[in-house]
Amino acid sequence: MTKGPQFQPVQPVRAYQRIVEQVEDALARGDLAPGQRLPSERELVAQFAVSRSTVREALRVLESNGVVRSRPGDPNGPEILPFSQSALRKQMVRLARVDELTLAELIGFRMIMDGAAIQVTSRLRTPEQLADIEETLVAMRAAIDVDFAAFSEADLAFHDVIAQVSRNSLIQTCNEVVRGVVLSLISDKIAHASNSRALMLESLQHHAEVVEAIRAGDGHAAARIARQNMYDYYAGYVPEPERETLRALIED
Amino acid sequence: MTKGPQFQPVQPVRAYQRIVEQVEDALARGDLAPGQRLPSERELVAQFAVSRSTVREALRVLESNGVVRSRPGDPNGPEILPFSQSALRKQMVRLARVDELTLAELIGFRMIMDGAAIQVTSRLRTPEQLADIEETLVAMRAAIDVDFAAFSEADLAFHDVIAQVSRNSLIQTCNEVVRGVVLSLISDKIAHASNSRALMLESLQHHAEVVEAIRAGDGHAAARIARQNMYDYYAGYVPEPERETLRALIED
DNA sequence: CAGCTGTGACTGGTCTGACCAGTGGACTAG
DNA sequence: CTAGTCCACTGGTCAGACCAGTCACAGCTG
Repeated sequence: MTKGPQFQPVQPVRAYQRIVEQVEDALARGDLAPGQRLPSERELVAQFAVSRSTVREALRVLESNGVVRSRPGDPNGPEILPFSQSALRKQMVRLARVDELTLAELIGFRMIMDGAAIQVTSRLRTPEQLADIEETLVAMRAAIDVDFAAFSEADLAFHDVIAQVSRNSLIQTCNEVVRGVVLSLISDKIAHASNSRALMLESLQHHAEVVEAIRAGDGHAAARIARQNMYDYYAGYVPEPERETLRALIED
Repeated sequence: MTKGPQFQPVQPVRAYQRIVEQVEDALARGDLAPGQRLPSERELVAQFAVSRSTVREALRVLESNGVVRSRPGDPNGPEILPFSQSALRKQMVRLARVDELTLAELIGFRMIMDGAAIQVTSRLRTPEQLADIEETLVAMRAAIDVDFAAFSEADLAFHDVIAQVSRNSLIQTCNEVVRGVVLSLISDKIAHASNSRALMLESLQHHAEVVEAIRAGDGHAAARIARQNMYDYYAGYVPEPERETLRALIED
């Protein structure tokens, strides 16, 4: 077996791709910053020396990736967007929807993420942040008397604050995405359950316990309680064989 | 203040967007599966009753999202791709490149994911799976004598087996993606470090410790060791102020 | 002078129709 | 039955056109 040069398979590079690359590179280099504007499509046609179709295909890709936004009639041209994690979120939702994730996997993931976020929070939180967290708890209590949607929103706020204090936006994004997917799978069952109010009260109690552990600064305990609570809350919807993997996440 | 109906701001829906939605919905419903083909562009023009430009813009978006792939001349039409985390990774790399994600966030995420996967693994692993894990450890040891790329690949295999045993493909995917991003950020520094071999040996030692804890079945200890090791391995690349959040992840 | 209004030069969204270089299956010659 | 040729059709790109919407500004009104 002769060892020749390592040739790579080469696929044709489309013109619109090179436009996308140029824009992304300019953005990475800092030549382009959020808030700035791209030239109009017709101007880009001249600069890139391609047809408008090609420019537009490139813009559609950039737009789909959350890099720019085009608005019809805007004389300033397409806008460079601030980097958000919306695109990342989109991919994760797609992953969750298409790649047939089981409920157990999603809930296990949440147990991990939320537990870790709470652990970090209980160690790094300032008194002000603790107050913020307790405030969301109050909001949750109040929302019980409205409806499940309101309660769910307050619950989201709670976990958002936690994730924010943990200073890790990746945790925040993942948590948010997975939470959304989980809810879309079972929120109906909860909202229409006859004991919906009881479930909300139970959840509230669980959150209060977590906050108590956070206040005490015991990260290990806070994480354990959070995972245990989430298990108690969701395990009923998970088929028995798969619960094992969730139980393995609960500290002894 | 009168309480009228809650009107939402409405923005125009572009034709190409509705095509994207239709395809993605069909995919989510299962009407379209990976490996299947989309009709040709000209056929889609007829089905959607729009122009080819519009169809093509939709295809570019789908292609950019990793949903389909078009090849010129292919009489079978665009191919529906199996989901891969490549699109997810692309988004993460983009976020990381513009410092929307700090290295600390990425490494913290890895510490969480990997720790959890190892915890589950140490509790659920069968003897055969333990053997598999130990086998990857042997491969890592052997790869040290090749080069850093080989070692990195063997390391990937190790964490892959772990994630697989943990029976959570979400962990697996996230781990893989984040690992890739982290490596793309600092692998150069490691590969070209004068003590590259020493770093690999240290990493190997760390992995061996983890495997030992897995063999003992002590999930808590295994997770703690894994996080500690990852901290030791990467913390040097993280600015001091941000290390605090990583330390908060290490059990006391 | 301030404020409103109408206008027109733009914008992006879509369409039509055309050409080209490739691909791959069918068809033919051996 | 195989090997080679060929052509219908693919996606990639281009040029030019029309439309509805937006925004800046000139000009009118008070």
